[in-house]
Amino acid sequence: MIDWQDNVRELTLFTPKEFNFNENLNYLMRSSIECMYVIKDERIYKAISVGQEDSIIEISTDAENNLVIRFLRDSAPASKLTRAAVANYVWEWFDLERDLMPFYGMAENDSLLKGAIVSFYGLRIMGIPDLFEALCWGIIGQQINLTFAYTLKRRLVEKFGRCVEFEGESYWIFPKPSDIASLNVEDLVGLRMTVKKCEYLIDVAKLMVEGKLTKELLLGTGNFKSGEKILISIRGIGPWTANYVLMRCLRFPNAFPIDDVGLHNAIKQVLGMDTKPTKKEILQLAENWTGWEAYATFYLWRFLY
DNA sequence: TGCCAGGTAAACA
DNA sequence: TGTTTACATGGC
Repeated sequence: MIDWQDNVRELTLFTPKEFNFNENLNYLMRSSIECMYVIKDERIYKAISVGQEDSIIEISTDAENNLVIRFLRDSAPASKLTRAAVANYVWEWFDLERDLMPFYGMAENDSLLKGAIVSFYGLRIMGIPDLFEALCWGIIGQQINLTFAYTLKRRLVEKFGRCVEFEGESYWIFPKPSDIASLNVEDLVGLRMTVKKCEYLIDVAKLMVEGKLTKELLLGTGNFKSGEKILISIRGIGPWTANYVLMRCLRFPNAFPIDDVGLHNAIKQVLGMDTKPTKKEILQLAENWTGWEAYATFYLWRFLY
């Protein structure tokens, strides 16, 4: 349950003890060409669209380590509905609902993770609360390096998303499924991703426009396996993308993108191996992660950037 | 320069 | 069920 205080122009999200804003900022700052938010002086700036209302928010921390959200730009205060939606968005984005104590309890006895939880204490899985954005990011990121993935995302957003200007800075709102569903492959190939990926993005957008793919459907009864099955049945979404989305958007802590090459490289680095681990070796190493595979993966990724 | 990149579908054994 | 290959482009 979201724990927050609404002061109209300013919202406070009360954070758990196992939360370190700077660790999360470090993750958010890993790319200099990220287009979905701006970070300046240890504060996050981002445009969020709720219904017809676009808000530009600033996220910082107070003396008690809580998150403070301020609404910039607007002359009139944001509506009550928007304030609640923004509070929910940020709550989800930082995964503040999660109790990390069991994860830390498990990880301190795990050879791979015990260093990670000391180095990155208070880090949470920074999410992608918007399902369409999460799916696009997953599909775009398949089989290309991360820097190029950020370039492709930026091209997609700048061509089909919406821009909100404020004090000389551009804030981008990710395209909605309806912005992409009516496109043809020819409209997307100019971004320089594979024809297949263009098809996948359009197909996913269509599914969402038709209401056949929603967060509610994937959350189901909280059953991870059913969500995974639904996602994998969609062309262009394999085990990696499905688990990636279940991890970053649906917030299943047991989602496990085991095919992730970044995870492989992180394990190789932490253990000082000469070659990347095999799937079998990873499964052995992950034996005790049950229920926390997503957090284990996310913490290990941090060694790479 | 050549290998690799936060994989997947489709073809084939 | 398991293995191989094309995909497209760019980063380093």
